[in-house]
Amino acid sequence: MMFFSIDPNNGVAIYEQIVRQVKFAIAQGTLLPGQLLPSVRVLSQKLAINPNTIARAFQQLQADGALESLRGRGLVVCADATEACRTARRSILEERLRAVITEALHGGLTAKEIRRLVLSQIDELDGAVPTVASGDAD
Amino acid sequence: MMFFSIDPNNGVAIYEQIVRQVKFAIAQGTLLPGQLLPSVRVLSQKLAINPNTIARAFQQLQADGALESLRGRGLVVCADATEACRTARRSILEERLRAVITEALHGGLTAKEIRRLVLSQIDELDGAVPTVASGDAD
Amino acid sequence: MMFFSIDPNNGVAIYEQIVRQVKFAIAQGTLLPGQLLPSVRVLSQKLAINPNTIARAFQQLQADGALESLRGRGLVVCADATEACRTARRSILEERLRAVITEALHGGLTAKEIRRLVLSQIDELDGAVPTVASGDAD
Amino acid sequence: MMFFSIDPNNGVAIYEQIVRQVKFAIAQGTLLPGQLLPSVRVLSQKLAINPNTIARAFQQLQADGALESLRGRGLVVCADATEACRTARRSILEERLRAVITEALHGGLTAKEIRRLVLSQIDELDGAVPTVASGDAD
DNA sequence: GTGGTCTAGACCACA
DNA sequence: GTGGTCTAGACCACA
Repeated sequence: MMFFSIDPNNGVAIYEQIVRQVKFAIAQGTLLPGQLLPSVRVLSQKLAINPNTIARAFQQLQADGALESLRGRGLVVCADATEACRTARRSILEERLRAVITEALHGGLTAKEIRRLVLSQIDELDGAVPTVASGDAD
Repeated sequence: MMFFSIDPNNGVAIYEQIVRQVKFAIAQGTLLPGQLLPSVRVLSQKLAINPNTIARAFQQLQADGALESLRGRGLVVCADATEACRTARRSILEERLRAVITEALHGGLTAKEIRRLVLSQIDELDGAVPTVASGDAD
Repeated sequence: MMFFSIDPNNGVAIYEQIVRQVKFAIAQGTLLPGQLLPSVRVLSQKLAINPNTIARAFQQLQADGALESLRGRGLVVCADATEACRTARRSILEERLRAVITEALHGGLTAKEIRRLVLSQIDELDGAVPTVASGDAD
Repeated sequence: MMFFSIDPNNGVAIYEQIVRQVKFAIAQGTLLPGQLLPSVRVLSQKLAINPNTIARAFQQLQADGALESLRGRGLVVCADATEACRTARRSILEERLRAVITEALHGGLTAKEIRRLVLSQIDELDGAVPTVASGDAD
């Protein structure tokens, strides 16, 4: 199973966090083309999040071409999703980074100060966060 | 005049964007203690944002001890706001950076890849963004 | 249900009256930690006050650490709010009493006269005012 | 000259504080019938308050029958004002006391607790506040 | 002119 | 259903 971590208070809407994390899981191969996703009900219970919210994320993922519905069976990763999600992942991260860095520069920090801040954050977080989620039970 | 750039669709509430940008301006000395802020009405017109939204940001800034009200005259930067806003700025940026980096690590990027991404973004953006707003239009 | 009495013309802002009365209710245990508050819409209708005004009071109460939001469900009393609200209640009342007594002394009344006035008012009002609101209508 | 103490943040409007304090001064004989009040300009400067606000208080005092205008000379205390202001003073104070005590009872304090609170406040404030203002220069 | 408060009504994410 | 945010427009005290 994939690895989800939802933070209800980080500004990003919950359904959007799910969308991104599914795309990221596809991008890194944790979810492979053709693979069946856990049902709305199961995921809802697992994440302690309302099923409507999960369903909305899944709709978005279908609209984005990452998932497709197999009638009666559920949602599977699209055949060509891996590459697309890699691209999506990169642009999502770039956009967010750009926003923070812009805000920092705009707020009077120098490039040097920002670099220092970022590098110390990366060091701090790397190792603390599992980089690949591998078969974490269901 | 101060430098504001509001994006109504970036997920952060407009009033919150204003709060942050005012704090950042105080942190970097663009707004000095005792200095009068542009009035709610003026700012409202300039940013094309409803006066109530501006007022809400200003109330928040008063609650946070960054601004104080001079009856009938307007709002001024508190005497001791500069240092507090520097601290606030740092923790706001750290928190946002932490979120993005965590998301990236979680999404399967290595610390090295993230580092590369960040450094290239900084290089790209630095120079393009004015670090101090000095008499920018109007 | 809690007991509210709002007077739109008593000088104190409506939202501030709500803030105080909620804190008082928490202080005296009419509202217990974890308990769900009546919704903005319900309270708005009950008190014949605009929902935004209620919402503003609730936001203030959250900022003050008395309430916290359960997404999509409503607002509940914080676990540690009771004691804090007791303290808040005392200082609110002390401040108001101080103001009246100062005004009275300033206006030429002696301490003795004020004492007499206060004691007779207390006697008069005590008994007329329910000290604990228990299931009052609706 | 009479003794004024204005607190811009005590909830009562400034002009209303002035109205009350003039009435109180008349009630206690600090201002006698026929006596000329300081001009708007003088008072404005003395209290560091905008002349409009003073003027508004004086209008109110005329409407209430406490002051009358002597064309070309200024405002004087009405002949029959002393007694009326005594009555007004008592009812103003009673009303404010009633409000605080009601709020306290409503908030779950017992009559006994309130009595204790009030008496300690009176003791604390009596002596600290000049009860009669006597010729405090111009 | 200034900010502070209130109403009325809309749209959004979430349960 | 829940709260959170935003717009539009009114009235008030004060300078």
